[in-house]
Amino acid sequence: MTIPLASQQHDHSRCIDSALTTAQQLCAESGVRLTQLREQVLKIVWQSHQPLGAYAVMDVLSQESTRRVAPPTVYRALDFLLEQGLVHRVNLLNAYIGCSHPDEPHQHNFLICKKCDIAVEFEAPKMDKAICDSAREQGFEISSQSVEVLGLCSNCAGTDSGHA
Amino acid sequence: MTIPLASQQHDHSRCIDSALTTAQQLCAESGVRLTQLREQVLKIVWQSHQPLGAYAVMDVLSQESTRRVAPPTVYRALDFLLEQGLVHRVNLLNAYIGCSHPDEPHQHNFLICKKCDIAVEFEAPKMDKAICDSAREQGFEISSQSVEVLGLCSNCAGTDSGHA
DNA sequence: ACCTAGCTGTTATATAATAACATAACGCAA
DNA sequence: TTGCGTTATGTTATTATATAACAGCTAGGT
Repeated sequence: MTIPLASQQHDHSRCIDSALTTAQQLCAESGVRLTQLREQVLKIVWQSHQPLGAYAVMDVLSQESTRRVAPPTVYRALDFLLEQGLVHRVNLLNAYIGCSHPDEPHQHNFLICKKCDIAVEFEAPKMDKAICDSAREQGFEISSQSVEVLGLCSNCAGTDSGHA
Repeated sequence: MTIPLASQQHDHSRCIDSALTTAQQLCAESGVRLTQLREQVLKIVWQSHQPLGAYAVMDVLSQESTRRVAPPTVYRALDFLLEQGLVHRVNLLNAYIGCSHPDEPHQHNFLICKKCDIAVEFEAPKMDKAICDSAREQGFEISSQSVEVLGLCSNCAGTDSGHA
């Protein structure tokens, strides 16, 4: 069994730093502008391994900026980050989370703990293949997929009170 | 290749009738009440193979009822139907769709066409197994899963204009 | 310096969902 | 059949999520 980093005690500032550095590189390569605002939003989203709602991002942004921030500001930044593959939108929660490996193409697959709210990206080639096969079988042409699994992470499953 | 019924020309009134009959049976077996309102909502959700938003359901309901219908009325009926497994909620769209086989236990797996909006449930045992394996590998205890694949159905993939 | 494209600000509103409380209907038992 | 408790529905208000439409700003190229 391999416990994901996100569920362990770890120096999270490294996660943030790494995410920002990678984002800067990728944006430079793609010739798109990672503006101050966008970087700030990315940093906020990365404050934890728990998906954050757009309005929560907005609140943090408001606090950091002293000036009032309106929804479109946040959504535009999030849309940009989504397009660049730097964040994911967790549909199950209407919330946003930093992408763990934006530098390599991959799917949208998450294990979401309903107790501690941590969401972990995972890879499963066999699963991807099974999805592709099923789709092809029906003549369906995939453009994106999203696997969201709700349950209890290894930390929370161990403890007795397995309720949200 | 097997094109799903939902994507073919078909007598849709049969889908509706069948869904209602099955729902009545299942509710009778479970000892829960499929009231007139709940049945009406189920019927509305089944009007097409496209997921329908709660407010769209509400609008139809309002028109059918002459009296004004408020959100909680719709959401309560939908919640009931969700609990009974008679409808699914498509997270990707915040929308609701009738369940194709509420009589047998199954996962939440959909192929969603971004052009014609039709959503088709699919089964893929290998996929389910791969998800279980991945979860177990990380010590994650699954309580529910949702696979939502966006793309083009066989009808729409054929046509040139593959955009929404 | 000017122009343009893209980014951000601002106001208003659409869409999705729930809280809290009031009323109605149903089903059982005395 | 009357009364009572449970469940379902009605009603009002509010919270959460997201977008439309337009105004103004700013960075970079010429």
